[in-house]
Amino acid sequence: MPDNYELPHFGGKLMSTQVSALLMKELKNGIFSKSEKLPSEVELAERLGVSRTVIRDALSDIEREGFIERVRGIGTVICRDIVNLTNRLDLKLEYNELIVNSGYTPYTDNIKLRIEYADEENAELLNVDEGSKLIVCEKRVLAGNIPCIYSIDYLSYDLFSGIEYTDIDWSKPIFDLLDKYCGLIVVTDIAKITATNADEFIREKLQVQPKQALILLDEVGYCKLSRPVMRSLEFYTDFFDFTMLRKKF
Amino acid sequence: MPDNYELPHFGGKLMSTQVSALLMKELKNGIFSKSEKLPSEVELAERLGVSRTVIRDALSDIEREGFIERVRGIGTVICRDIVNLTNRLDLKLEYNELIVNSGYTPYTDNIKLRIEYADEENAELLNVDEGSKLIVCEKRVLAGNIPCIYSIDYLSYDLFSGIEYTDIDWSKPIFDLLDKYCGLIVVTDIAKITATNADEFIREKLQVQPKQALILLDEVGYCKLSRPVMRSLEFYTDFFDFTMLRKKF
DNA sequence: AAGTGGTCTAGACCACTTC
DNA sequence: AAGTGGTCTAGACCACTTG
Repeated sequence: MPDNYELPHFGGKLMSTQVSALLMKELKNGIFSKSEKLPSEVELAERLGVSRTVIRDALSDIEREGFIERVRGIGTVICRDIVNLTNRLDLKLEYNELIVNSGYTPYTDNIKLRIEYADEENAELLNVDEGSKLIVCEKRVLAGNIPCIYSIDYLSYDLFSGIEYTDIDWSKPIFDLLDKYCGLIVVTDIAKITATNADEFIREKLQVQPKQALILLDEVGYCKLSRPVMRSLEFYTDFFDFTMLRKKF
Repeated sequence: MPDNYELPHFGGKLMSTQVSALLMKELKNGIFSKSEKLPSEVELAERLGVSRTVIRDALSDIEREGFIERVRGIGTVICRDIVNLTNRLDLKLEYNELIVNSGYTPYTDNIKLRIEYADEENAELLNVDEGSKLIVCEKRVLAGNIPCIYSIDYLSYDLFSGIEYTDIDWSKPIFDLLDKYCGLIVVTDIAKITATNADEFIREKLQVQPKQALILLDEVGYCKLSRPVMRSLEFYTDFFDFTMLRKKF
């Protein structure tokens, strides 16, 4: 790292956030892209003109996502295999991002919109009364012209009070719609993963080969304060490589 | 929390680790098992006689695993839905634990042990030379009398130098064997998840119903310093509920 | 205004690795 | 002995929520 390395500017954001973003950038493509270790915490602190605490907070963020490993007496070691991973199922929540990352353009078609009334399972998962109104949106997602996901979203009708739900463009990612129309940001997601052969309708829509099985993600999305706001069933073909980092802490 | 609450003892372990273990215990079954929030950081620090930093470190660990959420101006909110989850695929690496958690006794049978020579894929994944000797161990794992996993482990023969590998009891979890015979502790694991119908042999061993699909975890286990030491292919029936917490940070 | 968690500083000591 | 990351202290100020 050059002696004169400095933080670009202080645009109101947290220093530790800036530092971790900077370090990640340099890890992936920049001055540390060929390194085995990062400079010491004390050195980084001096170079960037912040306290060691700021550096440590930044490194903790990066470590939590698995990109570095900190070893006492040795230093901050870069985990190349992990930095180079794409499509981390444990980090990304949104499939359009995955499609773009894979070099394709995401499309949505076969949209089916309807009202249902919450059964016991959905009522409990979404924390609404049994029998209350739900908006159900089914759709097919394609990467370029390759069908890769069939998704069924369940949302409480009450979230969209004051908006005519049929006016909404449901081809957009559900996370974006919840944000735009309800001011709700999904930050956490409990996903149950199973393997399935699905029914004929879905297999046909996804053009699944006879012997091929599908991944089913049964997800509940939560906003801040553990508030469940959506459930979605997503059937994935083998188009994606779902990778997951599991760590003992 | 009672006024006289104190840390049980200081057995040489880190204070923040003790504090987080204590808090997790109280969250699950203890005095916070019915609470919506934890006491404030300052209060916890005073009650437990440590600095706020120690408390914050402990809370960070618990937050990273999704069990609490910290909200400025409000406090430390408990995520009940997450505390109550079992079988978190993103936290547990070892299936015997999952089986025990589900209330069954794990058994292993149909063990097949052999030597193979590394193909290109395994050579790259395990960071060994192509053609080098690998120990391959296939086995079936049961929960009680229910077959639920078929696993194929690949390990470099060189790891077991000085030990006759045929003398080892391969029914034990591979993590335990690596620890006991090689002094290697697997701390990280990159897992690729796919759905499969598997071949007839495996389907028969797992007594899979005709329409049922299987989850295949293709894992590479790493020790400290990004050292790959094992690859394993694990076929799971739907015996397990694989749950995963995904978080935006 | 009071209380909460979030960030940052400055400094200390410890455990571990390397030379 | 020197350098690394790990932990802990004490104190400060900030941003946000609640009464």
